[in-house]
Amino acid sequence: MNETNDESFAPLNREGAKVACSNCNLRELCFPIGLNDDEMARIDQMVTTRRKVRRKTALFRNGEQFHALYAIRTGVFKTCVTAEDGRDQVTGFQMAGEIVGLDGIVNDQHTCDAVALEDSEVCVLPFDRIGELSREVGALQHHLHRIMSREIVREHGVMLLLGTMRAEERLAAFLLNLVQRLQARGFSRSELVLRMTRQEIGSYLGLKLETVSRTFSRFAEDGLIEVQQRHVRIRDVERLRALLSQQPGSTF
Amino acid sequence: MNETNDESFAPLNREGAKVACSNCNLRELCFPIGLNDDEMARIDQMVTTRRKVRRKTALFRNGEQFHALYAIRTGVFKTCVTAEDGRDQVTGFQMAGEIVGLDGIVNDQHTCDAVALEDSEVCVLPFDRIGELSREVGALQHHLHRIMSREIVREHGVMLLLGTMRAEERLAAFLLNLVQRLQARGFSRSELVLRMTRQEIGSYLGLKLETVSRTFSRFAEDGLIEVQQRHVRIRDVERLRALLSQQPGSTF
DNA sequence: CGAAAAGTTGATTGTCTTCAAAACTGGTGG
DNA sequence: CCACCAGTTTTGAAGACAATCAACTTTTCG
Repeated sequence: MNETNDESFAPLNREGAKVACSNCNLRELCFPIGLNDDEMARIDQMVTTRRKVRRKTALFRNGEQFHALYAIRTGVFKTCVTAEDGRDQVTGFQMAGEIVGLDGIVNDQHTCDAVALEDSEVCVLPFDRIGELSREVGALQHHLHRIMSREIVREHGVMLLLGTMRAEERLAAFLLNLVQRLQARGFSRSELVLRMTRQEIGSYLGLKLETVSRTFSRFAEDGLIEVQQRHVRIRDVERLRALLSQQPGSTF
Repeated sequence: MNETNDESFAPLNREGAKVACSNCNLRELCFPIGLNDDEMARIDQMVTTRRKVRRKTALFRNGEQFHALYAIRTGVFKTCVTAEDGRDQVTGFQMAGEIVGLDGIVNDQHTCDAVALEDSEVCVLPFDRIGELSREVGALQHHLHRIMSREIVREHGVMLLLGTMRAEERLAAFLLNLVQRLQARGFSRSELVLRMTRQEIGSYLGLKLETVSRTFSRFAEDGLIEVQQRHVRIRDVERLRALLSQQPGSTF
């Protein structure tokens, strides 16, 4: 997009623009609120570098050494795990203000790939610095714990989806989750542009791409949404929500 | 089992036996290794209470206030989440040395139920004490991060299972994971007693209980395992493992 | 512009679910 | 001790949903 000479392999930040969390409009998403000036300054000091990631390139890959978490500034990522036999599963789609890389902590090694779905930019949060700083700033410590806990809870939700829902319910849940997060970032609550393919949506939802496509078409026929490729407009949120609260076998 | 007057509502520890992590044979599982005496003593001080949980009763439930993590000393638990419409999903089975309660951190409120599958006992780890102590003991801080990260990675594996595997593969993965964890605790690597029902296994694996039962029977017919109710004996680990590395459509 | 990638749609197949009945288990009380 | 009951498990037959296979269209991008 607005990229000039971008070398996606040279991670470190250029661009004279100050890397400062204190000025960042995403700071409510990345960091705890109510920090004093001193604490904020120390966080600014921790986050010294940014990194641009081109569409379809990886921020990190399975097997790579872990040394930092990443806060997404702009763009969208997918994370996906791969089994020995090659099948893979998209474990999430992440957008501005969200943190990726938590999987790498346990063994100092990433266990999934994080791939940009559009040209993106992240803030690099060196993990040893986070450790040091959170020992001194209690609010940061707790915030880190909350971020990890939130990820665990999110994954519980995905497990519920994968374990109990039918195709229509899965796609409805997916769309509703997506617009909800977009709305929280100031975008429309009814219109969205999907940054991922049918295949990727299917992988996330445990469905084949044909099923995703068919389900989109059915939703459109039923007047729930309008679909034109990756542009989706939600026409009836209520009925979309209603799809979620229906048991498979319930007849009332 | 060896329970006398047990009131499962009165959580706090009785039993004169000292609650001391420094003596606990699970300490390699719960806590980082290589702590000095002083650090170990402080951890002992943090873990002052134990709690017995009777079979089929909850350690905590969705919606309850969060204030502690729990390290399982003896017994087995299941954790499960429930959707608004009532369906639920078992998100994991936990055994000695494993930690439950991480879901509660993000909103100071538990978001799932933890239910004992047999009479069990846990160590209560008050979360504010963990926070304080991990600010002073770096190894503890890192250990906590690793535990949370490990849970995230484990859930990635479950998502892969739910999203991509067929019934036989799911059950094979489940059994292999179970014996592996039991073996790490000194039990047989071929014989195990399931503490959960077919229904609960099915909920965890995204299958109906009939499918679980049928798949057990098929494994038995094929000579992979012997099944008698909840007693399972693994007769051919290799072929069981081989089930996992087969793509659905692969013909070689 | 042309090739490759992504998406749609139809027909058919396969796997798991649903519904149903029967057998087994473990605990309770007569 | 045995009968009984609820909960659990097994097994069969039929049905539903998503996967697969295939053809075709549309879009994207070098």
